Amino acid sequence: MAEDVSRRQALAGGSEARESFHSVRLEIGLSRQPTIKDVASKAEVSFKTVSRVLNGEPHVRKEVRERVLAAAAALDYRPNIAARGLIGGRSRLIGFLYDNPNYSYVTEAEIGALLRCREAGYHLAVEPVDSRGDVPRQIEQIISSLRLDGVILTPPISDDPGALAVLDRLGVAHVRIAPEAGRDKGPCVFIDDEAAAFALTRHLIGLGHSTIGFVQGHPDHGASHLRQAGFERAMAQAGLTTRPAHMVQGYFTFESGMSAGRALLDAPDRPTAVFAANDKMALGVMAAARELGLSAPEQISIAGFDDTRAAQISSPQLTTVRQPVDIMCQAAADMLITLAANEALDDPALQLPFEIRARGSTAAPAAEPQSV
Amino acid sequence: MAEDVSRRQALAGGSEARESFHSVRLEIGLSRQPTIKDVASKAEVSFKTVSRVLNGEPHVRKEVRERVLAAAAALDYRPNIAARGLIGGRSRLIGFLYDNPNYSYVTEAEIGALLRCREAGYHLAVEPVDSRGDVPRQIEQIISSLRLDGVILTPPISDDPGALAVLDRLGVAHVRIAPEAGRDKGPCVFIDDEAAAFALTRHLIGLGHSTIGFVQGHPDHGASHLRQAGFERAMAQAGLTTRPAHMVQGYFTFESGMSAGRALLDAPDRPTAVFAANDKMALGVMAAARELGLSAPEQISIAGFDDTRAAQISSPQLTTVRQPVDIMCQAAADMLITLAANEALDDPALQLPFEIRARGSTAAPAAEPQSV
DNA sequence: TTCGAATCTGACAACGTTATCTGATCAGCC
DNA sequence: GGCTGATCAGATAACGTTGTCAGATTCGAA
Repeated sequence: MAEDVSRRQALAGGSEARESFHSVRLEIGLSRQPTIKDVASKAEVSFKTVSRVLNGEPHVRKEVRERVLAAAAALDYRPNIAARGLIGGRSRLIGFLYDNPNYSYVTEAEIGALLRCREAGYHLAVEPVDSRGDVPRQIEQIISSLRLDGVILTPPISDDPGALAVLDRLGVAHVRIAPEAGRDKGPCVFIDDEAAAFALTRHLIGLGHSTIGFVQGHPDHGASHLRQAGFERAMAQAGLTTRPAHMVQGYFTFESGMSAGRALLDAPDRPTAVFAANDKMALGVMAAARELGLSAPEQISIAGFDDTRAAQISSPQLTTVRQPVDIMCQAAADMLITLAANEALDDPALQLPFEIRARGSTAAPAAEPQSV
Repeated sequence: MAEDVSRRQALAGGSEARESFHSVRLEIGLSRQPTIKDVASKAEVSFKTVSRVLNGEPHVRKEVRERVLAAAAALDYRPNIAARGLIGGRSRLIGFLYDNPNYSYVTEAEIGALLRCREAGYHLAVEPVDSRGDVPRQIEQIISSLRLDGVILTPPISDDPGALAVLDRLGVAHVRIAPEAGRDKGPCVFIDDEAAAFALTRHLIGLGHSTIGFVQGHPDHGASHLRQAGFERAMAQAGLTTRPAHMVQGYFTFESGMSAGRALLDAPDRPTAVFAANDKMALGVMAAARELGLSAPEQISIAGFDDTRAAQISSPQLTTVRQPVDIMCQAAADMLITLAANEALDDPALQLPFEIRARGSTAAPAAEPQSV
């Protein structure tokens, strides 16, 4: 076959040969990607006109526009993202920056962002950032090598001042997910963590609990402090006191929740309920309870925060706060795409609603006050 | 400020104005990305020489090479990936294709691939593919819009014939993770699912179980069949029979595991152990057991497959098979990067070792035969 | 020295797209 | 019918890099 083609070239002369060679390739359906010029010659217009049509620019007659569109569809043309990125500076890539992949919301967050990106013809480059290292430097490397149009920052990077500074300096659009502070300083998406923790604590109090333990989240995450504040406000409002021994530091991991659970539950004055600042730690508390022979919810009520998948498949299922991480990141991607098109945002600080999910891990405390 | 600049341009003449404007920008340290030409002028060589140095090409004097390297480092130069992709066809992007983001291995897999990519200066574009839709078309869209250098296919896409066909047609390198068949037909990474299931079943038999239920995996996943085959071989080898009622269809989800668990355990002749083809279903079985008032491992032993994070944080912890998904994908990324450099692979079909993780969810059956 | 070969360096084209400018067409108006 | 402005289309130049080829330099040997 290659022989056949070269013979044709030898027979015909000069550019005519090239032309015919070219159309042969197209006829054969060679897997070369069609370019904008292929579309142009098929539609019998200049390639610039094709570009105009494809980018929705004005000043193209309806008839020509339709001819171009038909040609593009027939050739199954798709623009070369590299060439676009080279000229326009827009890469149509959005970065998804996260720190610890074990944070359970990461998968859900990623999916939300992914869906929205795909709808808009964007793609997602997932990039881990080690928040113990030099965050600004890592971010600068990622940005400058991929020329990202924008980045989504997940906790705890969303509260890293260096990260925000470098993004501002580079002029890269960014949306923060669930930042603790500075919600007026640039686009972000969040739920009201304080109010959510308040509501969940009210739920526990409403069940009849008065001695409630709290497992604090990772101190680097802004949400940790907000959740604790909500818990404390609900307790104070109900006239309940929180003993210092019932506030235990955790780090958003299962293991930290487990040791916190041991500390809280393996003591003479143990609480009748424990509220952990995320689901993983709540499951850790549950494991500790099981280890100590306490069954939930009969002897100990346990509540978490986030409503991750793990909360739904534990036994008993975990009472928790639903944080719509996927929708939050979908909104974040949306905002970035809007910004990339140089349009203004309706609302740069978007607050989404949470929901209390009361499940099997919480119940009224045992009628008899526990004596240990 | 814009006014100021235009005034300068108006005062000076033509290209000279442009030049001075340019150097002003550099002096100010504007955040424009340095290009290869900036490096060239700083090192006082042509930009082509810089390109040569940066790509490790020969024919550059050591002294010049060092000068260029120093200039590049001083300017913190990083090449524009779009321009590179445009000319070379190489995008330095690797696609990570998966179907259902709920498959628990996805996160782990992604991290493995990510780590290796970053080391090699590559990036990862994560792309979901709906395997109920037109898989080849979706893949073609992703490839042609991003010009990926290669793709990693996770189950069940790794067994989709259409996916492989389109990748071959487009000439895009691909590595399959855990394919069922065709391990000689192109690069892939896998563990011996059959042997692993065999070993885990032996473990259960070794504990004293003789009536063992099995929850089958999603029929579209090749691994499902291999795992079942391993289970059946171990049973047959031990002279044990498997009742049809003890083989239940599942779909790799928690819910399917739960209903399978109900079917298996809520019957007069229930097995003393259940082996589910993945961890999620095993946790579903565990939830069903709890629902029925059966405690694991005292009254029912439960085992899974994959050793996902959820297996480690359940109570009791799940006995399972460790499949090193992260390392598998790391290897896959490695293979793709090797292929992108036009080098040959040492071993296109890479088999990695598995490990049995015996944990709290399995134990010897109750001494007295269970009477229900 | 002088020549040839090896080594090094640079000018220029190319990749596929968008942006800018300039030219062509056409309708409406005097 | 000629002028004006609006609308449309195309030619050409970027974007930042790598590939090609030709020119310059160096070095060793005659």
